[in-house]
Amino acid sequence: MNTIFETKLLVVDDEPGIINLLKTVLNQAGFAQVISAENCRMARELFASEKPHGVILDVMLPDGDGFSLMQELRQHSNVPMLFLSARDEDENRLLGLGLGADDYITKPFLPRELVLRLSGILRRVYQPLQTQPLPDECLVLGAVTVNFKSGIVKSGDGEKTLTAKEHALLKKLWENQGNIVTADSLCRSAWDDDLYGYENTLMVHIRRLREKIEADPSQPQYLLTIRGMGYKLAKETKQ
Amino acid sequence: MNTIFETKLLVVDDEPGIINLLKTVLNQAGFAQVISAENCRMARELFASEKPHGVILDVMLPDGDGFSLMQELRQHSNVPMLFLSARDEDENRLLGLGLGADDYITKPFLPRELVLRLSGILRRVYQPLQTQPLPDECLVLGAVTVNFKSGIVKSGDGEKTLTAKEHALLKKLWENQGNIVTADSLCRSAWDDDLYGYENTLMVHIRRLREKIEADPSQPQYLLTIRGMGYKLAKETKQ
DNA sequence: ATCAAAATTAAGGTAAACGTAAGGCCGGGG
DNA sequence: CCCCGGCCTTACGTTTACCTTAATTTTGAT
Repeated sequence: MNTIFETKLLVVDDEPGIINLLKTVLNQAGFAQVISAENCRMARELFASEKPHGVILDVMLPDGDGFSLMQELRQHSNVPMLFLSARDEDENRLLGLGLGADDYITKPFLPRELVLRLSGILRRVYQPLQTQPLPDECLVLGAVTVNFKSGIVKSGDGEKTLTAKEHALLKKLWENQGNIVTADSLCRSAWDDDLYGYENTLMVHIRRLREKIEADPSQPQYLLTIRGMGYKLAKETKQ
Repeated sequence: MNTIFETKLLVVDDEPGIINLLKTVLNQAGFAQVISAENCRMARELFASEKPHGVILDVMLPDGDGFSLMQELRQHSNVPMLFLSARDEDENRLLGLGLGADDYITKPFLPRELVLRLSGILRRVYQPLQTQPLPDECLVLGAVTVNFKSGIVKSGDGEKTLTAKEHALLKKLWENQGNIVTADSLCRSAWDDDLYGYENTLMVHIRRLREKIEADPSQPQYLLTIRGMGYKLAKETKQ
């Protein structure tokens, strides 16, 4: 996921160290704004005035406990809330989750894990299930796949990018997959003028294409030469 | 929360004891249908045919690992998935969550906690949050985040503001992230008239954009040139 | 009217992609 | 068996699409 939400998060904890750690970690991860409260009273006020998109709260607070606070906030809002606590007894976790917490993380915690868990929850809450983009249609040739939209050829040993000519030629072949395409036809789809001297130029480009899509360019499995006729992109053999 | 969804859940685990325990627990909790698979192959088949509303899977499976399976299923579906594992090493949790798991629960687990966590996730997924103002969607490129609404680019060393043209260009690229966008198409989305002299003007704006979003504008990591075709905003590489 | 910020124009530089040529291979027909 | 034509392969020279910087013009705010 490349896109995230620029969220305003309320952190409720009375340890300045934790507050600072969270601010650093969340800012680094791209969560823009972190506001903090060190007790229940401040948390209530900030929650009402700032309307944060999520809350992270400690279970033990100087003027009350996090459980009651969560219960109270939950009555007014359905935003993601998660507990951060040094107490990892079973009953506490069950109580916290039972009150509607989205997670219950025990201290000490891995900063990266907190970020992953939090962004997972935020994604679920703010990015509905339907909006997933459809994957691009790809050409699959054994162990390599070609994405024409991105121009990327993926294989076991990395990614390569197609050049303009390679892209045009392979696309033409793909559109006629399984059928023979004459050299002349290929040339007309990759070059706009009727320049001669093609014969060899085309071969060089075919060779370069083979270097990107074939395991062994000298023993082509997919981009085949049909002597005296042209080239053919073989269809995938069923399993 | 009193409401629960009548869901169809797929459990993937090779220990019959766990399967039975989960079936009992989940049925008791009101999750209507639990189907089970004991290996990756069965899981794939059942996932495709039954289209479950959620998946619980073990990390260690007889014919493969749960991580790969999750990665594969995630490409086709966005339903809730969570790991169940006897291995609670930090790296495994991070890996699992990084692959898009909604939770990572370690064995032995409290049945009630599993139910609470699962129903929390299902609630988030199938009961979207209507009443909350949505936070701004942001583009994340490594250490840099771009908020299109505010036009602000944040990085480690401060904030920069996008100009109108930069904003238009980056937005177009963002909308086609991962795909090649032709220079012509970019120009049409940033300029309304058919003015000529584009070629170079565009390049200068691309350069300025790179100065704001790239660590080293001369060695772009994200805003890439595809020679002879156009430009491409690379998708974040999933480590 | 004035000034700063943004957009555009211009011009020299560079390397990736392309084209060219030349020698080699290989199968088919004589 | 040999020869020939079609295709392969490699290296190398060239082109041109793109980069970069800086100067100039336009825009817009005050």
